[in-house]
Amino acid sequence: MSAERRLEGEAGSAQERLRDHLSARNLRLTPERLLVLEGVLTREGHFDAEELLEHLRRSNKSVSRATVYRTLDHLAEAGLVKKHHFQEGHALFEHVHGRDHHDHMVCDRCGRVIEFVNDKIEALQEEVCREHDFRELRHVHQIFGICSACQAVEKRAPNASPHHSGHA
Amino acid sequence: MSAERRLEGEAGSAQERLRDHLSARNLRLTPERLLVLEGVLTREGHFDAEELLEHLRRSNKSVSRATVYRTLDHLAEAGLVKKHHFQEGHALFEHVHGRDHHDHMVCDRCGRVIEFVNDKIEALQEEVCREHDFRELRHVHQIFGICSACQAVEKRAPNASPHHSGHA
DNA sequence: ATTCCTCTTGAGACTGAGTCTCAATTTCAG
DNA sequence: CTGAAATTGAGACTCAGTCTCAAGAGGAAT
Repeated sequence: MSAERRLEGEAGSAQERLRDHLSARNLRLTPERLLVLEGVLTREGHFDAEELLEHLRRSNKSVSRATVYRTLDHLAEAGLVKKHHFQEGHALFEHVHGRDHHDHMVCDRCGRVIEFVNDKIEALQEEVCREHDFRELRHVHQIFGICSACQAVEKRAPNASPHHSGHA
Repeated sequence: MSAERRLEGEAGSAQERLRDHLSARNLRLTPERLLVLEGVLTREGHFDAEELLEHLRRSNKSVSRATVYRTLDHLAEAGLVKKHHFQEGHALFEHVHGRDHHDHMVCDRCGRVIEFVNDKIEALQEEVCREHDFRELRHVHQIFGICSACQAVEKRAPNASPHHSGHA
């Protein structure tokens, strides 16, 4: 129940934020855009646009592919979601409204995404920017490799990677 | 002349390294793969696959698109090049053979790429991986923002950014 | 309510990077 | 020289994402 209420609260202020963002650009908060926002807020973790589209269709809240993509871009501009390019040819989104900043480790085998925060790294990063008189607007810090679960699998079956399709 | 010799030297050992990588997998160091390697080593900075393909065609060292892509992947696996996904739908490569590891700051205004290294960040990163029992294979650390030159320009002409096409 | 202007939508055509297929060719080992 | 295995290139294909454009709202002014 408290999770529900929290979600409602988030949805409320996320909606406000989206409305503000749109109206500042003479754009409208339409029913379709609200459906997309709602869909986004109920996703957990990282999801892609097609997955969201499919989810909306299954929930009888169908919105066209074009609208989903367009709205996701608005949401990203409004700072409600982040768009990641972990693998090539496949953007992943996560909603970040009301969430703290974090970076990512991504497993090359299974695609699992692990979030991490390290204040010292953040601080050093700022230092690097100061040294170069560079004004940071955002950063991407991703570590790619093999997660512990996949390492375990490899140990069990040493002639590994049935799906080692040789990319990234 | 010394630059030339250096390049030859690099090319030599890069070739060795590629041969080793390939032969360890029962693959062959073919003339086509050598052409791609040569093309890669003579590129400066960051380039994409199509650019390399075009360059090879113009130099009468034509190699098929498929071979270029396939070979770039081999080179990446052999640790001779790095594949970046700065923007979506567009991989960029840089050759890293004989170069030290570095990360990037990218100016949103002028596209300038500044390389940086920070050992403390690297160490902390390793620590994060250890904490999560994650085996790092590579990482991406990019800081996006405004370089000092562009900050100066902005100060002079405050109603800035003619090409602010609003994506990542 | 009506009008008008602008924004929005959806269907589907389109794009472009990258991959796959497969027959023909090359390479290497014996 | 021969056969097995790897390699190549042409072009078909895939797939995420974008674009187009006609039809459908929203809402401000009348």
